[in-house]
Amino acid sequence: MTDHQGISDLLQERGIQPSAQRVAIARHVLRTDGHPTADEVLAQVRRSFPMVSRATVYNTLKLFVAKGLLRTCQFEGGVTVYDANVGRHHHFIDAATGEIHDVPWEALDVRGAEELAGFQVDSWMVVMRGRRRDDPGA
Amino acid sequence: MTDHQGISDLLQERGIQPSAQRVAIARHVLRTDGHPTADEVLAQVRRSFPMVSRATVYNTLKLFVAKGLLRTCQFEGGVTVYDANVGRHHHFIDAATGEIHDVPWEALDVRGAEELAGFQVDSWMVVMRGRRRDDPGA
DNA sequence: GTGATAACCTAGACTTGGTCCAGACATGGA
DNA sequence: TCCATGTCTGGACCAAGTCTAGGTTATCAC
Ligand SMILES: [Mn+2]
Ligand SMILES: [Mn+2]
Ligand SMILES: [Zn+2]
Ligand SMILES: [Zn+2]
Repeated sequence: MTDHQGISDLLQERGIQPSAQRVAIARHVLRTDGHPTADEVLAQVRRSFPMVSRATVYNTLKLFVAKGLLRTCQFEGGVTVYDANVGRHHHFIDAATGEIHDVPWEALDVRGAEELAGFQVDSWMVVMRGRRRDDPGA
Repeated sequence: MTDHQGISDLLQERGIQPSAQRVAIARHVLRTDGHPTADEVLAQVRRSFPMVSRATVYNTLKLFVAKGLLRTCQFEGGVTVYDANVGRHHHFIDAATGEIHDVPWEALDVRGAEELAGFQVDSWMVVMRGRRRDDPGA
């Protein structure tokens, strides 16, 4: 799924013309479990594809979102981040580093969201803040 | 609490010099249950105080946040909104209008956030998206 | 009251994340 | 091969937010 041919096929399945730029961007943004900003993706992609333009990165990320390969999130700093994890999940934000970590949907139990009076709730997410614990086993 | 004298006293209690500009800003941002942006506050305040500068509004909102009178939130559009409700609560975002509505803390039951493996969770909030239901009683 | 000092405010320049556009380049079908 | 369409590029542009230099206002000592 992360090799050049596999990425190209994946884009085509979603009706996206697999241009060289789009494949290069997809390689960086679809294979990470991080939450990079557009400019971080641009910097990363330029290391192997220096001529790519900023407009193309922004346009391509938008296209991937429209085609369901990515989603966007906004937590703090007024910056949009891209998330390759498009399934339901929650987020933990490390207040010390600003890092965003995914939290599995099953790790939490949210009750009452569906039957909220006055609102038709289509989706929800828990956003947690705190500090990552030093992993004692690592 | 919303008249000029009351606002002035409130600011002084928090160690904030109650200048005319600060009182005018406080009147608009502390008495609403909406979630206005800084530029919305600026526009609103200017109707009764035309000479107030953008820098003063931004600085004053930051000061109010530092003093615990306001909090900031970022949901979408890469814009910071200010929330006079500084207690624990959740948020519902109307996908059609972009409006942000407060949801009382007790309306939802979230379990598992405190004992999340690997993270020390200090706070959390549920962010819901959907549409506001037409209120049939109104 | 007068003057010194600190606090506060203003206008506008600046930064930055993001969009838009006009022209260049690539692709694919007739 | 030619044309139509799709894609990409660089740079101008926009909008939210910050910074700064200088002016105004409040506070306090005398
Ligand atoms: Mn950047
Ligand atoms: Mn911005
Ligand atoms: Zn995520
Ligand atoms: Zn709120």
